[in-house]
Amino acid sequence: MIRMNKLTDYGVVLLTTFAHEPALGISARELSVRTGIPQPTVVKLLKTLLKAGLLVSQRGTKGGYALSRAPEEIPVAVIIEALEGPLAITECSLPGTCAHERGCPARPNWKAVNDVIQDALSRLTLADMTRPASPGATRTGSPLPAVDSAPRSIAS
Amino acid sequence: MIRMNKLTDYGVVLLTTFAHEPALGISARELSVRTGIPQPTVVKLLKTLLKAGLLVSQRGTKGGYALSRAPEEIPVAVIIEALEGPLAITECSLPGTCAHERGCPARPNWKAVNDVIQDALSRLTLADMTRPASPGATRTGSPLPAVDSAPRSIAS
DNA sequence: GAAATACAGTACTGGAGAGGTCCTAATTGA
DNA sequence: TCAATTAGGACCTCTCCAGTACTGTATTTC
Repeated sequence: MIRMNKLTDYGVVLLTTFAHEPALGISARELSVRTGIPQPTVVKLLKTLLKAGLLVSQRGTKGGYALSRAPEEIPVAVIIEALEGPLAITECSLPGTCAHERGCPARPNWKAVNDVIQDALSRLTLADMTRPASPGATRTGSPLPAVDSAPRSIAS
Repeated sequence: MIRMNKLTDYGVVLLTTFAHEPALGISARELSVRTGIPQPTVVKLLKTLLKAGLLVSQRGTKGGYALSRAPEEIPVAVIIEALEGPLAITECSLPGTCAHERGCPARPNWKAVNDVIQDALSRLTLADMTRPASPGATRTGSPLPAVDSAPRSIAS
């Protein structure tokens, strides 16, 4: 499957928790309680997200974490890249990593697929992820094409 | 990263080799020679693709494998699903696999992202993957958005 | 019919990396 | 000063991918 790490999934869950709670200063322990994710894992994820600039932190007794920007300003693509590195469906996107480059005619089209995914994830924001159920309402209109009809106008 | 297995990448390379050579009966050994992929791995992949119905096989001295359908009839989504299982960007697409379902508001939107990817991969066919460089020409018009600035001569 | 060739199926192994833990500073409020 | 919390590592463990090996079955050729 094209799957992402469980940690990335957890990371999104954490960020959506922040998005629901705009107040500054949620501690790692409280996040663990709310999400059910083990605290050491929460701590690890928060450090990663902090380093990526998605969170701000406050040390000390009343310390904690909070979003560095509004949820509307954080694309899902940025979140995933922060947690997993560059978005790529296959490794041969980077030159030299594929031993079969010589006879591989599939490469440019893999890149095309990558771009579609990148585009979809760039237009979906954390705010969209926190909305309960309707995938239609987003800030820029309709960032995700209606799936039932052919969304062949994914302008980039 | 959102990445797929190396074996899936290999599988696509094998299938594109078939697509270039419509003649029936390419042996595993010959495929190994042509693609540079180790023969045992080739054999393993061919068995998987055969079981998925993407290939037909012929035993015996002059035996070998061939595509069961025309390359235009094989969506990339089917290939990937054959090699890796159901297309899903995260595991919680299947109910019961996520321990945090209760407090996870991100789920419906993950599904939306999944659908976009699924859709993109469903409209790209094996025939499209075999085309040398221009991602514009496809059988149903323009299934993938023009990656106009993309094919900057990755040929090696 | 026998031998050679190639597919069919299963089981096994090594290694990389994800997932998770632990420990020791540094910082802040009471 | 003490407790609570983040900062930043090093480290461990276990899963699963990737590759290998072996035995059996089918088909062609001589």
